[in-house]
Amino acid sequence: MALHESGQMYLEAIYVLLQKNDKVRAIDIGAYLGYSKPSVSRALGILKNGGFISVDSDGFITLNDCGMALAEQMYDRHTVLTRALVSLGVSEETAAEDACRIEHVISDESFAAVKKYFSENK
Amino acid sequence: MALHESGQMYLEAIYVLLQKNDKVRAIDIGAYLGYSKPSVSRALGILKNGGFISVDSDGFITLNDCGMALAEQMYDRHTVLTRALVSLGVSEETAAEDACRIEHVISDESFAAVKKYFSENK
DNA sequence: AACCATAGTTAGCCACCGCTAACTATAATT
DNA sequence: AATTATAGTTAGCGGTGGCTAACTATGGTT
Repeated sequence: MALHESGQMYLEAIYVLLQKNDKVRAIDIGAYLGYSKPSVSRALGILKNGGFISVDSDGFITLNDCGMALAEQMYDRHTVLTRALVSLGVSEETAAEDACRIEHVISDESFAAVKKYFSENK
Repeated sequence: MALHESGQMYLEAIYVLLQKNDKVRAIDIGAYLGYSKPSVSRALGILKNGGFISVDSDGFITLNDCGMALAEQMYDRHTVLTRALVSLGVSEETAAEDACRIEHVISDESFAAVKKYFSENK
């Protein structure tokens, strides 16, 4: 089951929020991403349906194995791409914004090459 | 008038085709991009409406100033990003595919930084 | 008990952007 | 002249993915 760009975005948001808050609900994701409640509700339904996340009776969200794997991948791409751009002289803010968009469209092959290069030449 | 990703794609396609064929029609663009005739027809209508292109009575397409500027920008991004990825060890084919997607989402600031870096360190 | 704030869902709208089916218009061929 | 091929348009579908409005459910306050 393949996820689209927005699904990856939501997974990454959940991952990031789980690192600070240990409890994450739909409302937190909406606040973090700047999306409305219905948008989040639908997106989480898709993620739940696809087995990427679990939601308990209190609405608390956890990442399942495949969801965690994807979220980690997105987060890794985000941080690596941000650092790469910053090292080229791009401002932190712009770098993070661009990384956020590029992380969803770059291939594994290209990302691996970028990661390798910028970890060797930091 | 801002263009979305697909509009930029069409402009770039027109630009590329005009470099080899000197006459370009909707059908050529569809063949080049792998899109159906109606998809191309609608997209060209939007571009014409926005003043990016002109279409003469025989269906031949030309780029207006603002369309040309955008197309050149996209083409520049495409070639620079492709070369940058190739120089990091990515295969030509993958590099071109990724450049095609990244060129639409990268900021001016980040692209300028990438261009500068990879023209100095080629 | 009544009220209100918070969280989530449902229904439905809209824009983007592919698509097929079916039409029109023009040019080439028989 | 009739047919066929080519080019383009119109109408309408489907999926992604935002949105508002309006509902339900739950929990804390008065």
